[in-house]
Amino acid sequence: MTENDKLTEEKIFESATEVFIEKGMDGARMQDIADHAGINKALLHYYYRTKDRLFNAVFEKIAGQMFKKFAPIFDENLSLEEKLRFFFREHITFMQKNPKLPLFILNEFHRNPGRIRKVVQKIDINKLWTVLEAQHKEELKNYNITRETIPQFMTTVAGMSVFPFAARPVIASIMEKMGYDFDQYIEERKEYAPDFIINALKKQV
Amino acid sequence: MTENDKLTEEKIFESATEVFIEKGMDGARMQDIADHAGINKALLHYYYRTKDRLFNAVFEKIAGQMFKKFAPIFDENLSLEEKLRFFFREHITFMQKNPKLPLFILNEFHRNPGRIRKVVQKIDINKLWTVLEAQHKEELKNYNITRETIPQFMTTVAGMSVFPFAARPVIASIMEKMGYDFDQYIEERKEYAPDFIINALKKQV
DNA sequence: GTCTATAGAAGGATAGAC
DNA sequence: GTCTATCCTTCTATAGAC
Repeated sequence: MTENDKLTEEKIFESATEVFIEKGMDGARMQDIADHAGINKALLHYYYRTKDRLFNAVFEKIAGQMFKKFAPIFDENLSLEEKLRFFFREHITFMQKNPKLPLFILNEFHRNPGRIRKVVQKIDINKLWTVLEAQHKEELKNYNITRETIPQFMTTVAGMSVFPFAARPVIASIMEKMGYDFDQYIEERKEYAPDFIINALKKQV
Repeated sequence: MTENDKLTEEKIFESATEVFIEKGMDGARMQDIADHAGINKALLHYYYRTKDRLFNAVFEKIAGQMFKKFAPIFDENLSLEEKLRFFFREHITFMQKNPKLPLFILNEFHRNPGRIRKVVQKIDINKLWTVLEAQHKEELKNYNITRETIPQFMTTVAGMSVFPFAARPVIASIMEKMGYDFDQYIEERKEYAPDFIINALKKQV
């Protein structure tokens, strides 16, 4: 019974996740989710009361997953270069398995900016710069990274990883026309991105 | 009369543009658009028959504007470095005036991949590499750009320009918490991005 | 060309039986 | 806990008067 409940609830949650990611909050239909889960519409309301609550449950989990991928960077005992390589490998691999998450998250953040606080609050952002400064004091001398350009640097890193997936439909379409393969392009990006960034940051001697 | 018609039609079109960009196709309501234009709902249908047609009209114009910004690059008689600087200055300035376009476009492309063909077809993509190769044959010898890495290079350029706007809600929220100003960050990016890329591409001698 | 009124369909939510 | 049936609101779209 309780075993069965869990199964139904999870089935609903998983179906909702898929449908919401594909169609977004506004485009998703409760009927779609019910069909997808192989159950009745009324059951959705039994477990989650409203569409809004169901969506929130889904969104918080997903957004959490996405941002967690940024965290280990600060705990690993690696050099700056190794951290960059580690990040792109892990983050891009995660998105290969969940290619539609980036656009979904960016989109729903835009639709409902209130959601951002919840997620951002959980991350100790100030730790970011502190750790960078403390753990890599010596290394930073060789790179063009300063307190002033941290936002530029961080968004460049994030963008090089996320943008190809957020813009996948366009990029894949253009590449197809030019004879490139999107999946291979993504695979290569795990190396290209950190190489590119490290090159850009190195101070010319 | 004909003068007035034009005005009404344009007013509808502009209102629709604003509402669609803000809420997306699924989230937008014909009533919102009518209210925004200060007219009656029925008039929308008189001019555009259906919500779908109205949306398509809006989308095609907007997507066109966005991609046009990439075109002049190939006609200008500039060095590769100058083209990069030119692109980031123009493209980012355009998005400063239309900060919500990028996410809107990426999103609707994802929802309706069929739209992509229409836009992509208009661009002579093969010309891209041909021009690059022809106009900058000598310069390319000094850069890490090959036929194989063109996709990596192009998407990196596009991403450095577009991503900050697509992810604006998150980025702005994080920056606020850290004491940075988003608008200033964007302004600085017009210089930072081309500097960064040129540095990354230069072959170490 | 512009309005009011309304048809008609769709979707979220609930009542009630099992 | 799960289903069927149904309510009620919302939204697109049209009919018809001015």
